[in-house]
Amino acid sequence: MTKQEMNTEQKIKEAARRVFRRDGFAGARMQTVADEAGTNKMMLHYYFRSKHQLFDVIFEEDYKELIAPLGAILRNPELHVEEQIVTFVRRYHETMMAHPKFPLFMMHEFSKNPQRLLDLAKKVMPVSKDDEPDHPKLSATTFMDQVDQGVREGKYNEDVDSSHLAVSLTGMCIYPFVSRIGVQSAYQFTDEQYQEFLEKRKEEVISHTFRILMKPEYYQLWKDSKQVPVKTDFGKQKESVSK
Amino acid sequence: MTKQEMNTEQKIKEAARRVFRRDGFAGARMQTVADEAGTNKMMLHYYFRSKHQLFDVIFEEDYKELIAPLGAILRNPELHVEEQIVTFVRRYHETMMAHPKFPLFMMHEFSKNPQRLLDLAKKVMPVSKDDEPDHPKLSATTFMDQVDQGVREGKYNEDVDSSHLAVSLTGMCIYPFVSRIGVQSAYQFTDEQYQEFLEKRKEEVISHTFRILMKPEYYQLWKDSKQVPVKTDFGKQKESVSK
DNA sequence: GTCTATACGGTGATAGAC
DNA sequence: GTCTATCACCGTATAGAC
Repeated sequence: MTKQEMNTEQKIKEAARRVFRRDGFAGARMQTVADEAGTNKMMLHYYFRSKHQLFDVIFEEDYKELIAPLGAILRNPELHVEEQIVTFVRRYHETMMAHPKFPLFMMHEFSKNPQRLLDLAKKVMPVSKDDEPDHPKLSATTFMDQVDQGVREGKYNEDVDSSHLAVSLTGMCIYPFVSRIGVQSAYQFTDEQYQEFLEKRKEEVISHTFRILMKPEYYQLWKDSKQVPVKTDFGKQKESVSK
Repeated sequence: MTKQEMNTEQKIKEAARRVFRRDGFAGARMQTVADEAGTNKMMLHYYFRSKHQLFDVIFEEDYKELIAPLGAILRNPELHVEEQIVTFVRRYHETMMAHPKFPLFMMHEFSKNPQRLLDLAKKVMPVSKDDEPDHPKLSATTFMDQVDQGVREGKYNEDVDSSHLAVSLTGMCIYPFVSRIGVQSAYQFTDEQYQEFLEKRKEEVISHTFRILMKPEYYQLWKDSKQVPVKTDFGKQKESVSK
């Protein structure tokens, strides 16, 4: 593999990533990808055989880099629930603020082609214990198991349903990214104001989730001290949650 | 306008609605629409001139029927905050369970064509007071104003930010619809189980929102009695919130 | 007014010769 | 690794039958 060849293939992938996220699979044009990669249509076919295969390569890479680590946080048995929540929300916002078009793109493509993309996703990050027998056993439900246990022990609010909590948590995180247009126009935010909104939203989502989960006195303790010890093996820094 | 004409035009619109929601604008084919309408491509052009114009007609109708009434709930000054939340969440779920592909479709198209669709949306439901001077003045922020006031009066939790509350509320509602594939596969739900999940989720989202908003003792009062008087001028039934 | 037949210019993905 | 060719199909247009 020559240096030239690597460059061309890499340039095509980067251009394709940009174009697919911007226009979606159906709206993307191979000619546009070629133009933005500084090459021609025939090269795309030479390296990737088809639009679908080019898409799959990109999608698998993206899923591995952007989504799998987020899922891993909620399945990490070494973090307790509060740590999982704080780490997940912060990492989610950091990731998506760097790739704001990715969440909507991913959901749209998942809905157009559920089975193929689920298979791709499972290859990267098995969701169920049975999906890939050779893979080191990952519990898909550590977060939910821990929440359920905390509820049973009386640590958390007794009306908390762990699956609904997880869905609410994810929904609160994702919505400002998939509906940026709606939110920004409703509140008349400039682009800068929207960035500030997202920056503040990190801590708001954590508060909201803790309000739902924690008994009021426990929430108040956390709110006053802002000290929940948090391991962040996933990011760069190792830190405590402080404000 | 003959009866025959109405039928053809109506059939085209219904088919187009289905196809656009399923495949998106870019993925939709005029030929497919024609086939599903039981007519031919030329008729689409005859009645609607172009793919874009056909799309706009459908989109405006859908927005008016499905989205505008939801926005109106949060802007109705005759409902207090708790009523707005309960009414909004229930109506949201009822609407989207009947049209499950609509939320993702709408967001995707908004992001592909923000300005044109924002203009269409404003025609139906002015968001800001300045958008349409002749229109009866609608405050875009009744919900948020009421929440802010309640916080100032000490009725609600003092750390509640009304805009983040509104975004969280909407996000919790919308997420299971835009990410159905992900949620359903993560929890291994059958289609029937997913329906049950959504049915239960209505009340869960209300609880989550109230937990975020209300002081613990107020929340507990509501939880125990499940009696917040609620006017539902928007639905069919007039009722109190009971379980 | 309503619908059919035919076709045009443009572009998509892909095959195969070199 | 590059270029030419091809072929299906896209959205759109128009002429004209009923």
